[in-house]
Amino acid sequence: MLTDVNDILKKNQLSVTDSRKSILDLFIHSNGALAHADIEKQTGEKFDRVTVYRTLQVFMEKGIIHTIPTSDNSIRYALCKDDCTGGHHHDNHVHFICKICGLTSCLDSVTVPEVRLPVGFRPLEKQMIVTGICEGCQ
Amino acid sequence: MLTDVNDILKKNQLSVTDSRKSILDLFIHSNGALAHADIEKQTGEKFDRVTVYRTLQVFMEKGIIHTIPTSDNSIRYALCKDDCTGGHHHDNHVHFICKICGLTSCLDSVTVPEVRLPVGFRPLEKQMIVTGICEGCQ
DNA sequence: ATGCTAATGCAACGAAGTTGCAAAAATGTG
DNA sequence: CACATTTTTGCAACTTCGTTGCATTAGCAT
Ligand SMILES: [Mn+2]
Ligand SMILES: [Mn+2]
Ligand SMILES: [Zn+2]
Ligand SMILES: [Zn+2]
Repeated sequence: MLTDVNDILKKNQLSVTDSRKSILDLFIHSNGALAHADIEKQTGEKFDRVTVYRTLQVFMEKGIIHTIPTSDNSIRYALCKDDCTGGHHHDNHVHFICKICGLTSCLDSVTVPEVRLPVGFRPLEKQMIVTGICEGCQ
Repeated sequence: MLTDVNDILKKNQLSVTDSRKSILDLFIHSNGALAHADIEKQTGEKFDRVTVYRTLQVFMEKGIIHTIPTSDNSIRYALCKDDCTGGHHHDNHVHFICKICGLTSCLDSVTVPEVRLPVGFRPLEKQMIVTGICEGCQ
């Protein structure tokens, strides 16, 4: 897995800019998923809000990051595995959100289980979010 | 299951007002889950935005409705089963979102399956959202 | 019917997200 | 490296969404 931000950006045919390098670096060295606000803060408000929005959008399109929906309507973003490419994400892992500290983790080792749906419903993608208490907050 | 709006409101110790009656009625006679905007439109903009927000909030607190998180950051609301009371919801069913028409359904007959989490993660609630194509859109 | 309590509507505000456009930075070619 | 071309950025303006305080109105119990 590539960990050098320059290589990742080039591999995805993106020009290498300060904002993209900083934000991607943030994802790589971050423990859990990041909300938009986290990114603004953790980059020291060095970049415009709009730039952060556009960077996240471009990373999404290239399959570099994926979103995690939360019940409080605040989307978190996390790195994809290597095999996610533009448009098609293959992250079928469970997500965990800690009720205490808010840490949002990709449980890469836990795959979303299959379910049988009633007739008439054709499933395409499935997502599972578990809330509870994380290791650090026990 | 109570279907008369007056009875439901009284059972939950809520005063019976026009907005609460209309909005609750909307939920009872609606096929899928409703977004905030749907409610504003479908009540003919008869009530103030703020009233809709407060009504949904109060219905949530009383366990009359529950939320369904979506990846596009737009919360949907749907009726709870009878045994959901203030603070404690028991809707552990799968939710289905149609990619074509957007219909969001509570699959009351499909329970969210169990998963084994890595050590350190203590689960409290779990949620599963399946996206795909609904009966009407096949 | 009357008084008390709770809910509503309005206005104002703040946060979040989008768009157009000019300035600045990145890329590739000689 | 210098240059022209393309892409990205930052700013300003704007829209949408959600929240709060307060005066008015409606619901409820006596
Ligand atoms: Mn993930
Ligand atoms: Mn439901
Ligand atoms: Zn925690
Ligand atoms: Zn459909």
